[in-house]
Order: sequence, then structure tokens, then C-alpha cells
Amino acid sequence: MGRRTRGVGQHHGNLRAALLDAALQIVAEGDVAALTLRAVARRAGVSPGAPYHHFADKQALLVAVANDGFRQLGAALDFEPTDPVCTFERRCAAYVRFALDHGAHYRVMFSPDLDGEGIGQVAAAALTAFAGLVEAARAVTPELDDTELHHRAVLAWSTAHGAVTLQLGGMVQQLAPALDAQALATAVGAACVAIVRTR
Amino acid sequence: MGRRTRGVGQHHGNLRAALLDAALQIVAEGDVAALTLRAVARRAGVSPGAPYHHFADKQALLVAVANDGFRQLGAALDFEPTDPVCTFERRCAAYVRFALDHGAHYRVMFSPDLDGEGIGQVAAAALTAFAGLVEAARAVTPELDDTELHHRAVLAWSTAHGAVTLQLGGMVQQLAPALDAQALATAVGAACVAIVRTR
DNA sequence: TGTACATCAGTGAACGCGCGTTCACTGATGTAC
DNA sequence: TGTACATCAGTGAACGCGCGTTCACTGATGTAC
Repeated sequence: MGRRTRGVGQHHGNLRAALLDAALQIVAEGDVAALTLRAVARRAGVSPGAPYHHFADKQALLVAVANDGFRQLGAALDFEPTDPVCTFERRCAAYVRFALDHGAHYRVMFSPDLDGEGIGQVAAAALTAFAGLVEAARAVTPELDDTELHHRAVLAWSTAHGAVTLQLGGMVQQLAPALDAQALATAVGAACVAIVRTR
Repeated sequence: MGRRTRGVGQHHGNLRAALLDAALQIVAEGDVAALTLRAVARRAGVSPGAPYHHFADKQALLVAVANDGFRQLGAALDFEPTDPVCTFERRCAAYVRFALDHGAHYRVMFSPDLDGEGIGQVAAAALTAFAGLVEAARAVTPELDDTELHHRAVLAWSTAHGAVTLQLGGMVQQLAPALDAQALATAVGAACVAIVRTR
């Protein structure tokens, strides 16, 4: 259980975590396309076969990264609700802030390369996050029926997700240089409130 | 210039266009990751080397698809302005409608795989599209300064882009089954108006 | 209208590469006695 | 405290594959005379 001397050619100690870390580093530097199992192993200083002692295959590694991300996102959005509008606004802004602070995680979480087994888990995690958004919206406009509430929540999520995607792609920087990560998060929060309250 | 008999082993006639078509078909069926030059050639019924008579390399093919998409998007958004609010709303909705109707195009247009030469062209096209959005927003709220106008336009674009991305990923279908493409476009239009007008 | 010829747009085989995955192996670790 | 042994978590070589790209080639097309 304790640290061991990192002598040549034997056990690593905590390779699983190191592989997840390495994966995030790779995504942070290049795009998701650079995220190959061999590159991850290389980055972790380990042979190409080593990851298979911790993950069934490449997909399992991707799924683990995504689940990790959704877990952290859940934690980032989990704070005591206060005033309904304020809570909803903060939640939306926190979503954007988290996504921009954890760009690599976020990219994997929404990567179209996520496929096969275990993706159900990931989808469920995304759904849970969305449910939180719906509930926060319900507190703001309790008079709306469930369908309308879901529609508004989809629009709010679209705004947050779109802002994150455009920013991570470097486009916001080009179009509105004054909008840094923090300002973007705040602006998205306000926009989401406007969306839910409109009409 | 006329059609020729498609006899074995000779000229194709209009391979360039056929390759662009094939690329779109492939993206429409799988994800962008399935879009390999060899797959495109295969789909077009041609040898792996043939595309090189029409495109310098794989990137050039991607760029051509993206430029094609932006050109068509520009056309879809180019209609006579009427009432400012109505025009802005219609433009945003038309953006979403176009993107969903041309999902394959859209995916390539915003693919992170777009790199290298010629990407400047694509970026310029995206910027032009954005400028149109800003102008439409300016007509709605002429009292805002340029910076604030750009910020609102970024948020509106985020909403449209996010909605398209989530829908193309199949997530909207899961979260709000009643929101089909048309309804989503309409809802995004209304949301964008709310965003630009807010405060 | 024919003929010679340059050009164009294909073919198909080949290249080197990095990928995901497998597998026999090996040395370190932890446990039973 | 030692010793025998099962297990664990690595190595590194190898596999087959599809990729992007190149290249010598070839047959069809279009033009000059």
C-alpha cells in the first residue's frame, strides 16, 4: 500500500490514475483525436500493453475519463440553493466555469468517439446533470408545465454547451476578445435566466 | 464537356463533386472520425490515388467541404430584412434549421480536425456569418455599444450552436422528445431574441 | 476528315506509419506455514 | 524470522489493419495541322 522505490521494470503503484491523468494531458494539448491508447501509455511511461491490466480496452478508458468528469461536474453544481433565480443563474454559470476549467474532461465527456459498452453510464450521468438544471428552472418558473420546463432547460443547456464549445474552439476569443472565461460564464448565467423567464 | 460512357478505367467526369458528396454521405452515416480519404474514394468508386488529382491532400478535401457548407449557410441566412426583431429571430432559427438539415456539412464546418492551410478561409467564412448575426442584433437593440452587441451575439450564437450540437448528438431527443428539428429552431429563435433584448 | 501528339484523370501496387490488441514472459509483492 | 508459492502488474515483441500518400503506368480526350 505504501510508496515503493520506482525501480526499473516493475509495478507502478497507481497506474490507473496515472493513465487517466495522461489522457487528460494529451487532450489538453491536442484534440481528442490525439488521444490514443498508445499515446496514453507512452505519456505515463509505460509499455503499450500495460493499460490492459486496468482497462478492458480503449473505450473503457474513455468512459472512465468521462465518468470522472461528470462526477466532478456534479460536485461543482452541488451547492445549497438560495434565491431561485440566483441559484439557477449560478448553476448555469458554474457549469460553464467548470467546463472551461476542465476543458479536457469536457471534450471527452461530449466526444462522439464515446461508444459501445458503458456509454449508458455516461449518458445517465449527463441526464442526471440535466435533471438538476430542470429542477433549478422549475424553482424559477413553477407555473410552467413539465414539457415547457424541459424545453427551456434544453435551451439553457444549449447556451451553456454552445458557449463552452465555441470558447474551447477558440472562436469566442476571436469574436469578442473581452469575453474571458469568467465573463463568459457570467454572461451565460444571465442569458439562461432570460431564456427561462421569457414570454 | 458532355457525358461519356462510364467505360472501365477512364475518366470519371465530375469526380471532384462526387468526392464531396461521398464525404458528406460518410459523415452522415458515421461520425467525422469515419471520414478518411480512402473511404471517400471507395464510396465514390474510385482508386485511393484518384482524389489527389482534385485535392492536394485530405485537409484540402475537408476544407472544401467546410467552405461549401459556409457558402450554403450564407445563402440560407440571406433574405430581405423586414421588422428588426422578426429578422433577427428568423435568422437565428434559419441557422438552426440549416445546420440540422445539413448535419454532415455542419459537423465538418466545426470539426476540430480542420487544420493547416486553407483553414484561414474557413475561419473567415465563419466570421462573416457571425458578422451577419451582429448586424441583425444591432437592428434590434441599436442603443447597445459594439462590445455589448458582440457579447449578445456570441450568446445567441452559443444558443444556436449548442442546440445544434446537442441535437446532432441525439441528446435533445432524449431530454425533450417533443422538440423536433422545426420546434427546436423556433425555440432557439425566441431564446435568441430574449438574450439580445434582456436587461 | 485524318493523323500525331500533348495533356488529363484515372489505376493499382507499394511505402512507411501508428494504431489497438494479444501474449508469453518476469520480477516484485503478499501470504501461509 | 524464513521459506515456498500464488498472484499481480508490469515488459516488449509481435500481429494484422487501415491510413495518407506516392508513383510509374495507361487509356481517353482534345488540339494542331
